[in-house]
Amino acid sequence: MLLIDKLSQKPIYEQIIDGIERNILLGIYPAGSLLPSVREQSVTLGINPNTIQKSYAELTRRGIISPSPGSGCFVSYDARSLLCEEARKKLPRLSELLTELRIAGIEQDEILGAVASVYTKDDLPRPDKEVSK
Amino acid sequence: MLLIDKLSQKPIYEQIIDGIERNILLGIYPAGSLLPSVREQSVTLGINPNTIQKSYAELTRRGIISPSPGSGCFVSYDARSLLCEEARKKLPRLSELLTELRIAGIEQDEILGAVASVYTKDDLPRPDKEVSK
DNA sequence: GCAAGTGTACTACTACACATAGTACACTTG
DNA sequence: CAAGTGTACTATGTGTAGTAGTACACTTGC
Repeated sequence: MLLIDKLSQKPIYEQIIDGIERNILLGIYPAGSLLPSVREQSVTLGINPNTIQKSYAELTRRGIISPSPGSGCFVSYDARSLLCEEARKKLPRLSELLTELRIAGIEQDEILGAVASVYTKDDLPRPDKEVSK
Repeated sequence: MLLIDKLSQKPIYEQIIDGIERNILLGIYPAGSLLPSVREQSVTLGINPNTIQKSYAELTRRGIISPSPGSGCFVSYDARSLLCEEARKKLPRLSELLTELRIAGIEQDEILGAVASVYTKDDLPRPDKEVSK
């Protein structure tokens, strides 16, 4: 079950993509597993089927999931490596944000504290087991 | 002179706001100084006057600049403190981004390297002098 | 005083993204 | 064969971004 905030500035279809990606990385949707169908998600989340379909189409285009007409959408076996690769491309944005914070006078120690805080949390499920079909 | 990328996904009026804020923080636009007029910016940047005006109106609303009809727009004397305050509100977004990167398997050391890299650069003008009118 | 330049406030229009609504078709499963 | 699946298509409504043009009040400088 994904959490969708209809009042967010972020488009619903992007929230759905982010939620599925996160669940894949956390192992909640293991490689090879079957995603809820477009129509099922539509009912569960109370969102128009076309919006769900847009999310699934984008994930399909990027190779994260593989549709099988008649059966449903399966999580690709290389979904996690694709997602890790994409995450790495966000590093420049991290640098931009850090530069902005530095110019505004925020000290390095405060940044290091935030980093330590995130990397100290251990409430993340550890998804190290691969799931075979 | 601001740099505007018309092909960016970021709205032009936001790019103008960001550029002016950055120049204020860097001391290029000191407190009390006069900004280029709406019409002048329009010609310089090749952008519609209404787009410039939208940026100036937003900066005025936030107290960053103070318009003086007939004279122009002046940088507020507490502009820098306002901007620093606003930058501090971006720290939660830093945590979100870091969480995303961690889930994707990026190690803490790599993050710390990026932080050090940004905070080591010394090509930033140091705007410690106040400019009196 | 007056012209020029300034900020500001409108209206109107185009273009695009987001989301919804409804329909239709091909495919696979049981 | 029926049900469920992904997919494609058109249409509509809403909101934002940007452009275009006009108008008004104010200040500055001659």
